[in-house]
Amino acid sequence: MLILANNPNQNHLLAALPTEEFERLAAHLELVPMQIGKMLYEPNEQLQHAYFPTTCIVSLHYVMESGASAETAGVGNEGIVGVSLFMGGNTTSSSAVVQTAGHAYRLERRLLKQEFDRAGTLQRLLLRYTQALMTQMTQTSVCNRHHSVEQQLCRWLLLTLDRLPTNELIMTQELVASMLGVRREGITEAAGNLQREGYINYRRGHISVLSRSGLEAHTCECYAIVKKEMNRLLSDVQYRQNS
Amino acid sequence: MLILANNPNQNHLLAALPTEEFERLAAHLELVPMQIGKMLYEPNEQLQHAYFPTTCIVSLHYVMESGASAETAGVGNEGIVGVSLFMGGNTTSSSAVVQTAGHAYRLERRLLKQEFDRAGTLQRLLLRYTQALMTQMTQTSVCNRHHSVEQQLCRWLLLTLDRLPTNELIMTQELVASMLGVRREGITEAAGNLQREGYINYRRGHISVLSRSGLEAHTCECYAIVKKEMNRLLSDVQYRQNS
DNA sequence: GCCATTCTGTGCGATAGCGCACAGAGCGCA
DNA sequence: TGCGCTCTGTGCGCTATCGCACAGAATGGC
Repeated sequence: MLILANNPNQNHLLAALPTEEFERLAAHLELVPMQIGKMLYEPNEQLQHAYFPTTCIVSLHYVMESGASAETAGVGNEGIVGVSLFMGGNTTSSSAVVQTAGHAYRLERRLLKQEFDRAGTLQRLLLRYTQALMTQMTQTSVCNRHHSVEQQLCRWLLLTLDRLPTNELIMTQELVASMLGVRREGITEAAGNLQREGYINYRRGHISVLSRSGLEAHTCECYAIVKKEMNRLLSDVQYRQNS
Repeated sequence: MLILANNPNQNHLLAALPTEEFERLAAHLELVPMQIGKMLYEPNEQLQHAYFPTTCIVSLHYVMESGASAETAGVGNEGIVGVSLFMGGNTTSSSAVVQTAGHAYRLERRLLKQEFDRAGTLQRLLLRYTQALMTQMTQTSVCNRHHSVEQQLCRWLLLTLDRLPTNELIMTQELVASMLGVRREGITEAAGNLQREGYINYRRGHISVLSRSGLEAHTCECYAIVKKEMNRLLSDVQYRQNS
């Protein structure tokens, strides 16, 4: 069995570029290791690079004056971190932090903007992806308002799992709590319930999902909406042959 | 004193277009009255028009299976309703409803897309505006998670007020509650407190703001963040002389 | 000017989630 | 192998918000 080396095509957006566009960017894509907790940008800080995750997951979240925080969306190999670079704002009020360690390819801001302005496939993909991101934000917002911690945990686990090759997350309950913006004890309780039901299994810093369907049955509608929109918006993507 | 007739320049985005771009669109802009409660589009419905509000306010909100709902962002004369038309998705999972009666100019979807694809000022404005919209969504999400009903009410009143020429909202508590996704009684209580403090005054279906600064002092940081980002992203806009 | 309708005020018990405190367990490192 | 740190489990009182029920007030239409 072949262990795949790092490859830009592990990122869906890059993989969907036509050869010509891809080759213009390829030489400038820089593979970077993403350690957990690394902050890609702070609020109102001029971004220097966009990141195309391959094996890592990045959390877009907002930290309040009080120190409390909440995730508004996650980005994995389906997307890009740094949409404000091509949307025109260059900065955002939220920050981006690595939630699951792995790798990403980064691209200098000027080059991204340049290629975006050619109004080719990359532009089309990035705009569609941004809309999918807005759907995620919408659902996070609604979910925060109306759903229980347990439902939100299920949603979050499923979304995270969809971005990973394994069924195991390296993640403490404390960290999950800060993503969802709830108490750590709330996660202990909710995770305990899910474990008792046999849907997950966890130990110190590791969460394994045993039954996706169990989680799907326990979560709210929000997960399905996000998933569906993500598929719809990025489904007509043609992948290059990457032989 | 002159009563201003309806005019596309009352919408900031339209007012910021250079003459050439504006004139290409002007003939196709259709003034439409917007009655309160009118649904501009339902979830997953193909949008036919984009709307540029002049005197109305439109609420983007999500209605859940249970019937519960929550606003994720509002759009007034600073923006456009229907960003998914140029972002590429054409539909969204949320709906758009008129929250304050007034007028808007609408533009056929094909024409909007056409002008957007010219990659001129309109494109730049729309993308920046969309980023501001994302900031609104982010703050709504965080606010839902961490702030009290009273703080959220203050935020919502201020944001709404900023889009109106008067200091009076035509709005029942029931309606405000459905925007914030809370109980009507919660609004009664919060509004009662604000009235007792002398910041607002209300009667059946009308809310007058007496002291902006009072509300600003009672609201959370979310209001200022949204306001600041909106200004930043749309501040370098040059308005045409509209003589 | 009256009536029906809609909106607002209030009270009540129920409950989800919070904040804090502390105990115990697991893991990594020496 | 053992120590110490970090993570997880649990208990307890507190608060904000919910859900429901109903009364009273305001308004618009006739």
